[in-house]
This record gives sequence, C-alpha cells and structure tokens, in this order.
Amino acid sequence: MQNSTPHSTPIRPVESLQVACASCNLRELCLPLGLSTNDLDRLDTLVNRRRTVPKGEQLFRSGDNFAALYAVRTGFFKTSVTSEDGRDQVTGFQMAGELLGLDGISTDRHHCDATALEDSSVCVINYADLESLSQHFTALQHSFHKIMSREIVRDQGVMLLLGSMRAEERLAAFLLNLTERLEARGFSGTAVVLRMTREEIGSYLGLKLETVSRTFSKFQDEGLLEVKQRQIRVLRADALQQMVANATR
Amino acid sequence: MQNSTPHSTPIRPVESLQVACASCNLRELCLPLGLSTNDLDRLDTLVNRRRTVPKGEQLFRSGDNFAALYAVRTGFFKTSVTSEDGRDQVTGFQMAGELLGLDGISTDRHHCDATALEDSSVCVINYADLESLSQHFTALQHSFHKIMSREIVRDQGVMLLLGSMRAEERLAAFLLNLTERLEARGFSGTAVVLRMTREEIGSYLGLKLETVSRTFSKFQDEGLLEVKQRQIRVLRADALQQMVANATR
DNA sequence: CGAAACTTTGACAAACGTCAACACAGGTGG
DNA sequence: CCACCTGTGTTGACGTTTGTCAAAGTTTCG
Repeated sequence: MQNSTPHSTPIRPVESLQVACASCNLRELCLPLGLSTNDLDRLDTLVNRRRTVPKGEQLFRSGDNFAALYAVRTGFFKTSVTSEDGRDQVTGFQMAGELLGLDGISTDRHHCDATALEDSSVCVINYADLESLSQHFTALQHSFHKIMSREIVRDQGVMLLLGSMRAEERLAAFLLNLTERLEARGFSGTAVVLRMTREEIGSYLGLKLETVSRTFSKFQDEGLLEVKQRQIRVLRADALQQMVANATR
Repeated sequence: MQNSTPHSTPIRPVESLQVACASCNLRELCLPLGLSTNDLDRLDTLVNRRRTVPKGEQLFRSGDNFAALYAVRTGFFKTSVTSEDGRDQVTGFQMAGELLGLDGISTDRHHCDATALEDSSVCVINYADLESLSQHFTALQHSFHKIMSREIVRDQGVMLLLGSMRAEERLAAFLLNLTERLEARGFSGTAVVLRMTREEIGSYLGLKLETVSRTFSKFQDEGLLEVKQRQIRVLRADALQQMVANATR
C-alpha cells in the first residue's frame, strides 16, 4: 500500500501519514536517516509493502530465501541463531525503526530466526530494488552502508559484554541499552515493560534464566530497580551506569 | 603503485603479478570474489596503495578517522575493542584476503584497534572511491554488501560461542575455524603456528589465559593435539568437531 | 477455571577465575 | 658468548561465580 493521498488534502489523517518514509515518525531512527526530503520520496518507491507478524510468529527463519530487509514499524522482535546441534543464542532485540535481515545478504539465505515478541508490523524493503536504487542514489547507498557498519559495531559491543562482563554487569548494560533506545523513541526510560522472558534475556546475555532472575532480585534488594515480573522501574540508572563502567576484572 | 606492465610482456614476474587484483592469488578470498576478469581491472583502479605494518604496530586505532578499508595481503592481525573503563575484548583475527575497517563506516571513525601480530602488509582501499565506483558497478556493490553481511553472520557465530559454549568447546571451535581458514589459503591444517598469545586467545574466547593453557594441556593429554608453546599439531580434528557439535548445555 | 508457561528462590555442584610459583624462549647488552 | 631480563606459558591450590536441579508461587490464555 502506497501513500496516495491527493494534494488537495494537505491535512492527512495520522494513519496515512505513517505510510510514507518522509512522514514516518521513525525516519530519524530508520533507513531514511540523513536523507533529504526529496530523497525520501524516492525511498518510498522502494518501501511499498507492509507485513504484520503476530506475537510468537516468525518474520523469517534460518535457511529461508533472502529477498528483503525489514524495518520494524511497531512491536518488538528477537533474532536468534541455532547451531546444528541445537545450541541457541539470542543475538539481538529489535524495536521500532530497527532493521532486520542484514544477515541474509551474504548467501541469499537467512542465517537467523526473527521472532515477534508481540504483535508487530514491518516495512518490507525489497533488497534487489534497494541495490538498484542505491546505484543512482549516493545518499541512500551511503546511509545503507552506515547501517550495516553500525550493526557490526553493535555486535562488537555484545562480544565485549559476553567476553568480559560478569552477570550483574551484563544485566545492567542490557537494561541501560534498552532504556536508552526506548527513550530515543519517546517512551519512558524508567517504567519499562519487558517484552521478553528471563530465558531470552539469559540467552542474549550468556546466562541461565535463574541467574537473570536472581540478579533482578538482587538489584531490587539494593534499591536499583523495582521488579514486578516484567514490569521494571529503574530507580538508580546512575548505579547501573557505574556497574558497567567499573571493570573489576 | 599501480600495475602498469605493458602488453608486450605477457609473462610477468611473480612480484608484479601480485600487485593487481586480477592476478592476486587471494582474489578468491578477498573483495574480488565473484567478479569477472573485466570487472577486476576496474577494481584495480581502486586498490592503488599498499601499506606495511610491523609486528606489534597498529593499522588503525579506535577513534582514528576512517577513510579506507584494508585487505590483508600478508601477515596476521587482531582486532580489539576497549571500553572507556579499560575492558578489552579481541573481536577477531584476520589473515590474508580478509578485510579490516568495516566498523569505521558507521561514524567515519574507527571503533576498534587493528594490531599486526606479525610483520604484515595490506592493500589500502579508499572508501570514498569504493562507494563511487560501486555506483557504476553493480557487481562490486553486491560483492561488498555480501562481505559486510558475512561479517555480521560471523559475529553472530562468535556470540553463539561466547554465550553458549564451555571452555573446551570454545577452544575446539577456535582451532577448527583457524585450521579451516589456513587450509583455504593452502597452508597445513594440522601443523599450525599460532600467531597470538594465550591471553589474546582467551580474550577472544571470553576465558582467562590460564584456562586456555589448561585446556590446551588437556587436549594434549587426551591425544587430540600436540602442543609445544605456539606450535600446535592437530591430531584428531574429528574429536574437536564432535566436541563443538555436541551441545551438553 | 484450569493448564501451561513463566518466575522466584533455595541447596548444592561444577566450571572457571585468582593468585602464586616456576619454567621456558627470545632478545639485549656487557 | 653468556648472563640477564622480559614476556610468555604451565601448573597447582583455592575461591567465586554461575549453573543445575527442584519446588513452589504467579501470570496468561484458551
């Protein structure tokens, strides 16, 4: 579905506004970042399809043919890789404005699963179209390269976390990253509702779910958080910061 | 330095042969992968500079301005990230044909250090030139995207290792990955000389150097390896394989 | 309302890190 | 050429962190 509101109606309903990249309120967080208004119109020719993914369903799976990238519009996803022998690792959580599917470019097949953790919707970005549009459209190409590179930098940060932090530090870093991203989207960074289970957090952080649960309880006992199952209130972000920033190892 | 051997001398010395991508023996492992001979000549206009990096020196550091990518010609590198508080994590080891510097695209500054673990040389690929050449050169653009995506997939594999494997499994996976890449370059996959210290291996694998050393000794006791400091002989790759493939967690 | 999925907590075990001592190799300067 | 120094690697004893197993409480959803 494309934004085809006629020029005669300058004031468009919110629903319609959200359809075009140029007027999407995620444009500062998504692929359009850094593009001019003019450029955005051309980007819209690319992003011409939407897809909804119900909670628990997968947007794509490891082994699926790769044909498109997906920008999260609403909802929340996790990506996870599974080795042949069944080892499972959550590699990231994605929220509005973040891109899914970059792993698929390498071999034209996806290398991870993307699962919706709540009812979600995505913009479908046909990859062949993106490549050909990039050919004539320097700013888009550059923007896309930056996004891929940013993902590589993010992954290096996760390696640092997994390789050098202890349980408390990992959870603190996770919470701070989450609240930061939520705040960038206009949500509260103190009253947070987790979309994932303790097991999924644990998988992402290289910990067992019991360790995650215990660490939440410990943070609560210390007055850093208020924890009611998935409802988290961050009381002392500064203390979490210091935990991450003070290497004891 | 560009390859300007005249047409009148079809048989060129090996030294000169190596200068052009088209005749580089790394072309199957490097950026040129998948490009036609014709395309390769155009790629050569891009790769017009070499740089040597003595053992222990850095090719680039975190915070350096980003202007170019580097393809390893000879030698061996490590990349590592350091957090503000001094935590250090080796994020990869790079050998001939592998690309360094992709992290820099995101913010025009490097986010990791690249250190030569032995006297090394690299091809300098000016990034601005790469972007503009990609504009007119579909195959190159596609090839470059695949390389970035492959890096993302590789990173996911490291996360799986760090998040879900125990010490023995990590070291086994590390050794198998190393021997596989050495074999792809025509080196022995059984008689290996490690270019990095136990501490660097440990950092990469999220283990302390003592644990790495102990695990090497254990593998030797079990007859899987012969370990003489950095000289490793792989005696039972199959047993290492099975160790990685059999999740006990 | 009841089953299933998720979370919390405790007791105990295993894996890995810490600290320390010593061995070994390579390079430098006397 | 040897002595020495420094960086690196090995090994042991012990401590800490995290995982494992189990039970019970809580929420969600059909």
